[in-house]
Amino acid sequence: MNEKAFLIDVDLFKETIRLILKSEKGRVFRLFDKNFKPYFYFKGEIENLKERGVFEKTEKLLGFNKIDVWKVFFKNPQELKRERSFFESKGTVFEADIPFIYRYLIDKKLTPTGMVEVEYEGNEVKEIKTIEDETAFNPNILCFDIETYNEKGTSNPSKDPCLMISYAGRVKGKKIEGVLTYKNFKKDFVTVFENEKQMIEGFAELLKKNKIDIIAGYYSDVFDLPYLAERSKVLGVKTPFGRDKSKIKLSKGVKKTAKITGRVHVDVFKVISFLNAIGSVKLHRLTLENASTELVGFKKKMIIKKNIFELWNETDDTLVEYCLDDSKACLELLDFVMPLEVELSKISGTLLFDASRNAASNFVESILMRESFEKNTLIPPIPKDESFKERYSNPIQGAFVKMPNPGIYENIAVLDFKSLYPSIIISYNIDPSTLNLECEDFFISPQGHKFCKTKKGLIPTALENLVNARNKFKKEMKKFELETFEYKSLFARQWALKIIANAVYGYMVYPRSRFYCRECGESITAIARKSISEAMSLAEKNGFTVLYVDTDSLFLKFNQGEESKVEEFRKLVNKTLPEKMELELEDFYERGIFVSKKQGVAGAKKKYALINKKGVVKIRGFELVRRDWSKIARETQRKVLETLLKKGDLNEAVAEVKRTIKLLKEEKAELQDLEIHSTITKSLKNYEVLSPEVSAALKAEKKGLKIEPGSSVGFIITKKGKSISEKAELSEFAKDYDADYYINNQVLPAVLKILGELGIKKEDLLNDSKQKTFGDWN
DNA sequence: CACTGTGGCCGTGGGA
DNA sequence: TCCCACGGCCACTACC
Repeated sequence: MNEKAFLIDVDLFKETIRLILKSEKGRVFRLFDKNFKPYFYFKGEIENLKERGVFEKTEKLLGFNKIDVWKVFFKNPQELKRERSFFESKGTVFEADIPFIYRYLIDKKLTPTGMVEVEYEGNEVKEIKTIEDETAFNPNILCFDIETYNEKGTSNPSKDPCLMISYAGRVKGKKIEGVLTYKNFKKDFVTVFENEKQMIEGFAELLKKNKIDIIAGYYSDVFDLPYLAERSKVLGVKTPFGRDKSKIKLSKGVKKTAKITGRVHVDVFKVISFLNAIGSVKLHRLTLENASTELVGFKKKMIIKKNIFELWNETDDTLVEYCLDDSKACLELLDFVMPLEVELSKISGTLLFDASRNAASNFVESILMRESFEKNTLIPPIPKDESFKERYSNPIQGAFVKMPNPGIYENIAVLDFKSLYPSIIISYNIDPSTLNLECEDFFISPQGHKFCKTKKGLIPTALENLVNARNKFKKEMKKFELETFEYKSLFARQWALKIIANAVYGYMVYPRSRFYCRECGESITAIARKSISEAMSLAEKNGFTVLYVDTDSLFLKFNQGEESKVEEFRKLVNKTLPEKMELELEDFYERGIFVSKKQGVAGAKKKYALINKKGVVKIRGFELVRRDWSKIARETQRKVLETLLKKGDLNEAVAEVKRTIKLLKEEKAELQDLEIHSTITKSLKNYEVLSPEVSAALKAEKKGLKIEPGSSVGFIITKKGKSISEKAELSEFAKDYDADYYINNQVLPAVLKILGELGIKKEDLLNDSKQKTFGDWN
């Protein structure tokens, strides 16, 4: 049989490679590749080699040097692992630390979610190869969400039932959605089962009936699937979630994941937090509510979560509607990230399950491993603990930063070096293998490291491929309208390529990297520092005030109406740079606030806020969004920042703070705005220190409330007591509040983080007498 | 291996 | 006994 199909997933079944494939017509089938055996390379001599396994003599490259090695095959991954240390004692072992599934994907040049042509007999693969095909991967997808009984605060899966399971997805392009439960809700999207057990079985049947390829949830690695797994165990649910007879597989350890055999489980929360961490999206909070409103404009129904058990006991439909909305929100977000994840998976050759949980460095690693295989070069090992520690404790000198003079400024131009580190790596051929290589022509970095110019390194080659591919897609993308399928898929491709290209430098200096190169990293940052400092001097020579410089960005103050001079300056800088390097205009800003964090030992932190001509605000560094701060402190800080940005008026910002202080003093503040949230992580008696939240919780227990480890408490600092802990009471028991505490320990520290740097003193804010005016900052 | 960072508050111990 | 400095504890997310 010969067939074209999408490669959905690869896993191990009894030590054999198993492929999950989906034909163009939608038939899902499994194949095994029994002929593929694990191996490593070995340089050295051993007596009675033949008894140790199957050997092949072969030639590989170590950097640019050819070496003869043995390729040693094993029956299965376990045997390889067992034999490894023996071989290590007799010589050098290479590529023994590559996971078997990835060994397979690399050697067969397969890209997950891509199209393959496979020849097979029965369920055995004879031959398989990737083929170029533009047919879109169109999996059956389903997002789900569960609600659980939470009378005790937090739900405990061994006791508290799962109340309902909602789903929203697309099967063969058609929308499906609904809620499974076992209480008689009358909504037409609800399916009512006899009991919880049958509901969970019903959900498993739903996955099967709809042939779900991708199942997604929000925080489902940590909450929903582990919860369902535990409930299934407690209730004796037999129906499998997987495409074989298997149950949900939970990984142990710190990074929790949940696997369902034959389907790809995506935890959308993990994807969103990854995008937020690398700066691709900018979210203050990563709640499903915030992410869906901010990223896809979906406003979901809201309830107070701790009241879920009460809503369950009521008769109206609030809870089922809420539950369904969570799945719909998850689906919107999945649609937003899925094209990107598919591309990341394809480009890097990582399984979609892994791609959606990877850090950026994992993508780079995978690409460099594939590039090594392509070039017949040996893949470097994951570093041993000692070398990790050595690398870790010996960090390289970082970027150039010129701290700003704190203040409010007008007319700010922000200029960035386009992809600074990637362009340096490519321009100067920076790579562990070109470093100190015997070579005719070389480049010497400011640090004195020599890089060969004539023999192209593995990393610059791979990186240039990424950059070129991205430029091509970006160009092509412009031919299509914004909402078209073509535009969206090209956008996702270039986005994925950008993410990976930007992570290459980080991977070279990441202590656990296979391709770690200290000299390379040092040289890259040194060249970057040189480029940005030269641009800075040139800016000063051209009459601009350089407000702030960080890594690859310049913040210049220009004269009102002289935007064109900035443009002239930019062109001037670009003339001095190598071809691949370029200074770009990020934006012109009407006003900006800079706050210099104290010039401590460990690197200064970016702290600024800008507003452009369209009124779009860009804030970096001083957001106070932690929930262990009261709302009144957060809100006042936000208002101060907004007033400063929009009006540029320090006096008005001060007046804003004074209004809040007055409100607090007159005891007119709402208690809910004063609530501080915190989590009780362990049993109350195990605390060594009586912190405010613990003290409040203990008092509440005396009044008969039970506070279990893991529950979140809201407390208020009241008048009664001496220390802050004594004054703390859970919100439900608080009758008044300590105005001094909220003024001195909440509002003032929050606003002084900004105003303090602009010369405002605590006394200026506390003083209610006639306001003195504060100077103009320009 | 890893919340490898930051900052508030408690609790202790020394000095006045 | 009070005050202050300092060391150390603890939480910070997100799901219900």
